[in-house]
Amino acid sequence: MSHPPFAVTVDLVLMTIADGRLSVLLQRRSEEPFADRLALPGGFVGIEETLGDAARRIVIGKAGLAAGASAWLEQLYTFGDPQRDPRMRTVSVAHFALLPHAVLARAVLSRSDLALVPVTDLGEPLAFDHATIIAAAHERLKGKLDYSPVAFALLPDLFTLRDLQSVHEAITGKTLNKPAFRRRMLDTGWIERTGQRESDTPFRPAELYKISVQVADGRAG
Amino acid sequence: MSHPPFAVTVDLVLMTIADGRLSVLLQRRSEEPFADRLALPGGFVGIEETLGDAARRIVIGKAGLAAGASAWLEQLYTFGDPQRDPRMRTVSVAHFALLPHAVLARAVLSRSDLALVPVTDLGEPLAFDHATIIAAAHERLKGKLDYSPVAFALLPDLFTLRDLQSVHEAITGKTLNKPAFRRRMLDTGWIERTGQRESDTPFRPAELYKISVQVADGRAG
DNA sequence: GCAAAAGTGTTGTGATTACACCCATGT
DNA sequence: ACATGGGTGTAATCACAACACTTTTGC
Repeated sequence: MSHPPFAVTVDLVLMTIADGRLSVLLQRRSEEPFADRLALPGGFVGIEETLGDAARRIVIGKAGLAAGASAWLEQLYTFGDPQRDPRMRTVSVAHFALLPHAVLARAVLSRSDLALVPVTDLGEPLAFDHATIIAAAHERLKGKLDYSPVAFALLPDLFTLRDLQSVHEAITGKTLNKPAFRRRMLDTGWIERTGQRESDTPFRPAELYKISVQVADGRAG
Repeated sequence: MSHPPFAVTVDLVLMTIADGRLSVLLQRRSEEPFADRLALPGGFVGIEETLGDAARRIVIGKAGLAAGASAWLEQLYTFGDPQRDPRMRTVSVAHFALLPHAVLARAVLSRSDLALVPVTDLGEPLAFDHATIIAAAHERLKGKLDYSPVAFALLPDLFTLRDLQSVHEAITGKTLNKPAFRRRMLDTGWIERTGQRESDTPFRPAELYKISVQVADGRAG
């Protein structure tokens, strides 16, 4: 058993905010094992490919994301239980990715095997250990929310402070105090005023903000 | 390239406090590649073995730890760059483990190829990408220190508050205020008084504390 | 009694929250 | 003018740290 052969895959927890809830992109399987079950998008790692490149390839393929477009992408955890795939010994390096709703909504509309499902209410059993992976991704996201500019990956380039607060509330499941949240965000230095305002509101339009340059530069490409 | 074969290994960042510094157990390699370089202990994952079991096997083998003894063991990150091992395509699931100094000191004395080296001053280039892995382990440990009872794994069953403070200072590299640290620790509920006191001190002996049961139960076996 | 370190009480400061209020816009 | 949500000021609370002090032990 000096070095037994393994298959190495990446699985992706592609998340966004849909209808005010943190949701994950799932794909209905057409083949055994777990035919007809929902599963995370994923694939085998190429023999000359880094783990991160494999993950980016899946994001681009499934989300229809342009190759240069930015998203938050981060390695999550590696799942390697001998029983997790009945076909062969597979080690899956799970990643999580965050995208604005518009990008994933387009992908779901264009392909009938894709669905956006709230992470706290998956609705049915998933294939493999994918429910466990999603729970781990949600935990990690909650943990990073306060000390990392991770939430902005779920918003378009321009957003209001109310939008940002809704994202935080969707991820944590807690309602937040408006003035406190506003000041906390402004104090981080992560966002900048643009002077622009939203339009088509039946009431006073909120100011639009954008991510500060130094924060945007730190995001995964 | 449907599912190319990979070798899957675990590498272990086995850490302890030695001479007041956070240190890592390294092994001098006798074979190519990187012959004569220091490297992390590690090994191939068995075909019927979980990743955690493989990591525990390495800890027991290298640290001479009794199979039932407790240690902190946690998956860290997976390194899979195609160039990281010149022999073959290898994916390494890095783990970090924490042990009391007495355990690792015994291992180092019994085997001439092992060494305990301060993590912030490795002293020489390491094999593979192991210096990167150690840096990641140190970062993770620093990040968990305040919200997780991780530091107790580096101490014997009974310890003084001064011992605990020294551990925190060794990990973070910062000196801490004694009364503030003491109260912060007592407020966490992680530790309990024992009523016992240290002996053989040339001055007033400090009280010995132990980990609360519910915290100890949560530790990895 | 002295030295050395253990352990505690008190105060001050900064961060965060809660609440109340004012402001700007569309109808 | 009014309804609606955007945005701001003020006060209270909490966590944490700094400092000074008292206590206990060995010599």
